[in-house]
Amino acid sequence: METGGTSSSGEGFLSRMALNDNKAGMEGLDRDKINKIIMKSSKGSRFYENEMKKEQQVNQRIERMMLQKAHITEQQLSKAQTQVEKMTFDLERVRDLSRVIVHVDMDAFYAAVETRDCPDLKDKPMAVGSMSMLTTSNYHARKFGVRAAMPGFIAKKLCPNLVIVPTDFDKYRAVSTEVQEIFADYDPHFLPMSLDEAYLDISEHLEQRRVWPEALRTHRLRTNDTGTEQGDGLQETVEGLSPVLFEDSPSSSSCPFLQDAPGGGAGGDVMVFGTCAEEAVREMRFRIEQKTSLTASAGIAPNMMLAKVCSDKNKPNGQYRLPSNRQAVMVFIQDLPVRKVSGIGNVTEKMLGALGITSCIHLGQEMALLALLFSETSWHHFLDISLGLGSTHIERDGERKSMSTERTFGEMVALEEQCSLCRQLCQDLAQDLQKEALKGKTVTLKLKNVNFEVKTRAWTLPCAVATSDELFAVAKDLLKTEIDNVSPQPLRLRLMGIRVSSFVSADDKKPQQKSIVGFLQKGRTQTPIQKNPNTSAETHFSMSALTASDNMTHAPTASSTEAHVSTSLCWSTEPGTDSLTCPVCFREVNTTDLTVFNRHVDQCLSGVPMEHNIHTDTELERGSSRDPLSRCMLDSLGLRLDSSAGDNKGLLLYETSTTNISLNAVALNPVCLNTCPNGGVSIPRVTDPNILKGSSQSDPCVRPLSPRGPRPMTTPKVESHDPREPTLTCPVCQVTQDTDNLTLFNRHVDLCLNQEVLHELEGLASVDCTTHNATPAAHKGQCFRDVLFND
DNA sequence: GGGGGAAGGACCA
DNA sequence: TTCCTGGTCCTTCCCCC
Repeated sequence: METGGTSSSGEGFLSRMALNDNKAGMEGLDRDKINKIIMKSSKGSRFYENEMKKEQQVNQRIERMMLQKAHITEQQLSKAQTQVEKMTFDLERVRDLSRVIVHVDMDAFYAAVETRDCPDLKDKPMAVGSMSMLTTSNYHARKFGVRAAMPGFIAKKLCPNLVIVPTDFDKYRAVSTEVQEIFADYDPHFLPMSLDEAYLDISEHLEQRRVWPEALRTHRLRTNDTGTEQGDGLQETVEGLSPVLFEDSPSSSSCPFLQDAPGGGAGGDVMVFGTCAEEAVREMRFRIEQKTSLTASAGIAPNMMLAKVCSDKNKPNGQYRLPSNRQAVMVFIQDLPVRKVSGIGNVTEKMLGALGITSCIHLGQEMALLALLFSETSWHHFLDISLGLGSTHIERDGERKSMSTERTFGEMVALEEQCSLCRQLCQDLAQDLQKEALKGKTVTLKLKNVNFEVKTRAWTLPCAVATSDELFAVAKDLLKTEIDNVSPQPLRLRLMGIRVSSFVSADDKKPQQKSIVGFLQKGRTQTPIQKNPNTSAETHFSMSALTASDNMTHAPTASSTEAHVSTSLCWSTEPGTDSLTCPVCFREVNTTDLTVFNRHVDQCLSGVPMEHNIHTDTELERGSSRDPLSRCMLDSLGLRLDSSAGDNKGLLLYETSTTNISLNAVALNPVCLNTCPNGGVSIPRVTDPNILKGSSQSDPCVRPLSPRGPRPMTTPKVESHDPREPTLTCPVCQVTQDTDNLTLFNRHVDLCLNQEVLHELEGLASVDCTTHNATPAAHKGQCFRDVLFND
């Protein structure tokens, strides 16, 4: 490929941005002309600058590799050669040529569907996508250098008459389903790679097909308009079926099936196909065309790697069979450019190119060198390619590894917007996870800034999560950390994404769901809450547990730690009890069935709305809801007790030491723990142990909830006032207070601000920083961060 | 030193 | 004026056991 090399022209030409004509229908283009237009359109853009940076990184990688190569001794090389030979021998011994693997690829799929549905597009250069990005182009457009993965605005410069049609995935999915129904007739275990591509192992089908009567291999033609059989002018009718995407299809300009179908295929209104692999595949493609009016190309080979290459050989609307014998495979591989092999992309091609390796035969020749320069995984892959080996076993339904959603947008700077987008993405992802009943332990935030630099930040929880709130609890912290990192500059984003991975399997789910006691108590035996009042008194909400996960080796932010609590909670039980007490509402649930009980706990947790007022009836009832201590603490935090509420709507978490009791965290919504505004309150220890109800007073593992320490006071204090003025006006609520006592007044401001904080936590609305001295915008941002993330 | 997590990147359709 | 999305796998680095 000419794209190899670094800066090939005096204009600072970027090879990675040059036309990639490694696609059917793009042979013999005026690359120089096309590349000039691409460069002119791109140069100077942020995208271009970033590509340049990436290109430099690749070049540095190549330089390091070449340096490494220069130090390789003859002895090392010969040792590696021995290793390669042994490996080759082993691989040859188990080479499997028995399977017949087919790779089917629909031709210019999205474009073909659109052309079929809008015949006006037939003779026009068209592409599917948007001005930002094209997903595919038809063959007329490819002649101008327009291809998939090219931004529409550049495509328009290459081909001003290009028609860009927006994508309609529902439509493509429907067509894909039709096609896949046909695949299933040849291999019920076929492997779809995308909407337009699949691998099939037709070995079994061919076995059966050998003895099939002709009737089973006979297919009727249908007319284009009515879908009924037609009896005259077979050629004419079929010609009318295909969308005209290809002027010079390798197979035929009209219908390949009529020309060379054995058995006198064109016998009127039916087509008869033979029993061999080529015939079976031809039949499959014929049926696809009859059913969808779209064409497909196919490759037939002894393994998946070769089948994939073969399907590209006679594209579009063609097929190619590679005979199942070693010699044929080796001849085929010899001149195959490495870039044609799936898995070798732009970077690998360039690195190999630097070593003088451009085709697969070179791979084999330089294998000892490659074994010394590349990782084991890489050179084993190269060795496979050089021997024409690939997977002969089509594995379907492999376990999904991750699920994600991401969105690209125009520059986004506002924290409010970023936060609300983050929440939206979490909601979307939670829905997707729910559809597949998946829960994962790792949540990853992906950010791309306006300079196209991509960052990913991941956090792994001890238990799997799936709900929107759980995801958001983690994601917002990761986002917060990134915002802090660039502060006081804003994060200028163009993409945000959320991914969940490390899924727990069905078997893993049970042990994952530790009892709340087991979860909250580090290193202790799980203790179920039972009906027995003596044992129920053992309930612990140990602060230590909030940071106690053994798995937590890193703790980037306080709230990441809090997110540990956002995992699904469940309870354990012991034989012999007939009811269990819910750790959230503290009501007895008349069941010993853990599934039923845990559903109750889940509902208790998930049904809790974010509220200003903490309804603490049960929690404090059990501990000290009527107790002056808790009232005092809550008052100090500006939280109101609402004892009229029947349900427990909040969770207070105490931290204790030998001298103090601190209320550090409040879970307005228990899946979203928050450190208390202003860092919580701390008071001297009281002697009544009931207040803390079994909290881990002597637990040596007690640690502050937040590794960053308590939240600093952000309340604006009024330092002085005009003594002639008997009143003061609160800077938060703007209400005049009937006092001139500064202590009392500041207490009011505290309370007021805490209400504001809670309000912000709920509604993500902006804060009116009327009390700050700096510019409103700057303080709004700062205040908003404080509010959102309890900084 | 091995295992596992985090971060980044290559590659694919 | 404008360069996607969703997924897998691999590599490198780092920490912990």
